[in-house]
Amino acid sequence: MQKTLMEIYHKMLNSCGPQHWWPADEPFEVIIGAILTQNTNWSNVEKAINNLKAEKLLTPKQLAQIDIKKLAQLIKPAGYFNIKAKRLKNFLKWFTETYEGNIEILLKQPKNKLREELLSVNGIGRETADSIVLYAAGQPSFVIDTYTYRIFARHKLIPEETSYDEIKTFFEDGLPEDASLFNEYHALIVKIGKEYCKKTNPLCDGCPLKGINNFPEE
DNA sequence: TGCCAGGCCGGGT
DNA sequence: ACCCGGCATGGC
Repeated sequence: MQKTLMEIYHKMLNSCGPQHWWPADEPFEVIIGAILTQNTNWSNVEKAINNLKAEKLLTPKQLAQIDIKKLAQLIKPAGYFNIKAKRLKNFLKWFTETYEGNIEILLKQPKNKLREELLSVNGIGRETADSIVLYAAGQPSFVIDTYTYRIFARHKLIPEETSYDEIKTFFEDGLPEDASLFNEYHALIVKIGKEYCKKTNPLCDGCPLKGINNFPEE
């Protein structure tokens, strides 16, 4: 099993090259981006992030203080702007009260504790929490998203009916516990997903994973 | 034009 | 415990 997951990894890496995730300047920006990108195209998130940067608001202190209505307007390009403004505020309130807005202390927490704490914030679910643990804190928590499910289910490497945590365990049990590996693995899955495994395109034309585990069938 | 994008929550069964 | 509607912009 371990061999198979590593084989898939090398196929993707050889075909696509390293992805250099997360596309952000600093850990705090990763956290904000992780919330903004929920069910949203990354190019839209970039516009929202740039709006915040232009106003010099991309700091824990500034974001904790800004009026929520103004925040919503600034992040508008990312979609769901009202609910996401609330989610950002929920995180900032918790982060300020619990860690005094100290990002180093936050990210130094043991990964399981960090994950549980993040999940306690309304608006941060499993994928967002795992993304923060992996890409902001640099700790090995494998991130599952719709592409992960779609690609591996189509290749029948996981059952059609599988929970988030079951897929996460599948990867974490089958790979060495290495944050750099988890980082690149998930980024490559997203790259392959966008390129070859969209919802409405089951053909796999040109996909480097075509043919693993007899998919697609002729 | 309609569908999709790096989810998550809350209410109803 | 599941299931489903709501949230919303921008790109192709």
